[in-house]
Amino acid sequence: MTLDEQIDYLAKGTVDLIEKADLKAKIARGKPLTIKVGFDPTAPDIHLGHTVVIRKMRHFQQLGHHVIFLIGDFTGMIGDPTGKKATRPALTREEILANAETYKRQVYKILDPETTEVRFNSEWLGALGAEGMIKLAGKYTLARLLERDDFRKRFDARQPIALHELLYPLAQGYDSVALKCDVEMGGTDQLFNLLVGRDLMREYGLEPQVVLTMPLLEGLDGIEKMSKSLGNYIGIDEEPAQIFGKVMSISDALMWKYYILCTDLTPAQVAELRGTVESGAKHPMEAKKELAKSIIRDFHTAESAEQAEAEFRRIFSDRQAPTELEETALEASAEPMLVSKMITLAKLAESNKDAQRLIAQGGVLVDDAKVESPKQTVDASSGKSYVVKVGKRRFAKITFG
RNA sequence: GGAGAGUUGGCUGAGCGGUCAAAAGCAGCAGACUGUAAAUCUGCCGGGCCACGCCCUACGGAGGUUCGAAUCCUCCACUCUCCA
Repeated sequence: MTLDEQIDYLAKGTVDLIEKADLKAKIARGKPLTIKVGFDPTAPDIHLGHTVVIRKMRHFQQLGHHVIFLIGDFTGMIGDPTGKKATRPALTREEILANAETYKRQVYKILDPETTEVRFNSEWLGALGAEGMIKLAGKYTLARLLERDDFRKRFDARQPIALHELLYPLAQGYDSVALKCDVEMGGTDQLFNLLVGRDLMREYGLEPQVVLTMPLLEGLDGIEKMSKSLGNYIGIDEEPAQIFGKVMSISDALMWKYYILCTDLTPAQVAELRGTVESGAKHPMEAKKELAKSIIRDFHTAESAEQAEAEFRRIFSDRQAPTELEETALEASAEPMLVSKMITLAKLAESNKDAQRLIAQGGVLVDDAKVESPKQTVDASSGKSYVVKVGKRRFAKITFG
């Protein structure tokens, strides 16, 4: 690839690239660049949203650059102060290392293990000490920190902002100083933090890093960004069937964004596919199924992608029970058991009340027959077995014994 | 340091001393419609009990006043605002 082709490849899909000319100059020197991306040590479940940036990391690797997968164990140890959610307990050394292993196992589905370096920022932030931290804090001002939209909004809304939260961007920026990064990447929400890194590097007499941001991927709801806490995510460790179902549940409009950010198709290829769907030549559902399979292939195998599609067709198009039912064993009783009680015990409903509601609303089927009355019972003697369906996607084979 | 405002169910946010398990919106769940789409419509949305009624637990925490408190009083914790 020529220099310009490399730049185009790396710039593909980015939102911000500051400065493109700087990146070009750095690459032109012919030495491998150091690319840093930071990750939170507390959330080792990588989801599709993370893969957008990770995919870009791979692009750098493909061009021979040095990628650092930085685990923010120091910043993570401080804990997240926002909200009244239970104060996050500080992670122990063991937990952090365990999480790091989990991370590796997952990201190496995308990244090349040979050329990926995993680092922890406690290495240099821990060594900084109170004195170093104060010196670091001396290099930035409150006014500049309040430029950050996130802080600004909370400040204006009179929400609390703890002091150490202000130190977050500084600590992150110091990572770049310590590693002498050439490039730092993140989601668009990271733009401010990444730019602080640029400023701090100048303060420390280093060449400022190039900042590159990728779009945030919306979650399954199509509104909020994908995140674990919102529960609108697709984890790359999830079962193929799960991934398939989740992809199918996104709106048609959102599908195209997923195509751009979560597949290796070029923008031109995506546009072409979109054209065939909009002209009516291809059913949107088919395009979505292909997307789902493509995503599964990245994290599992081609065969499992095909199986997931077949299973999906069976359960939702043909409305049959899955081929592999979850088996639940319940204690037998001589007395007949209320259906509501049975599905509560089998954890198919959250509570007895919930179970009764589900039955009243016609959402419970026992052996393919709708349960009509809340007083309906089943024979609970030993050896009896029932296939139970609750709602659209909760199934179990319940056996008394 | 001083003065004031506030803390309600997953979130936002109403709540007159009794009729409040607590308005409304969002989220969630179920049903209808579908391509399990999305959108829309309908219902549900603390828990227990083979109950269409009864009981238990809930409105930051702990006490108190009252026949009765989310609503009044006291103390504590936390948050915000203004002044210094």
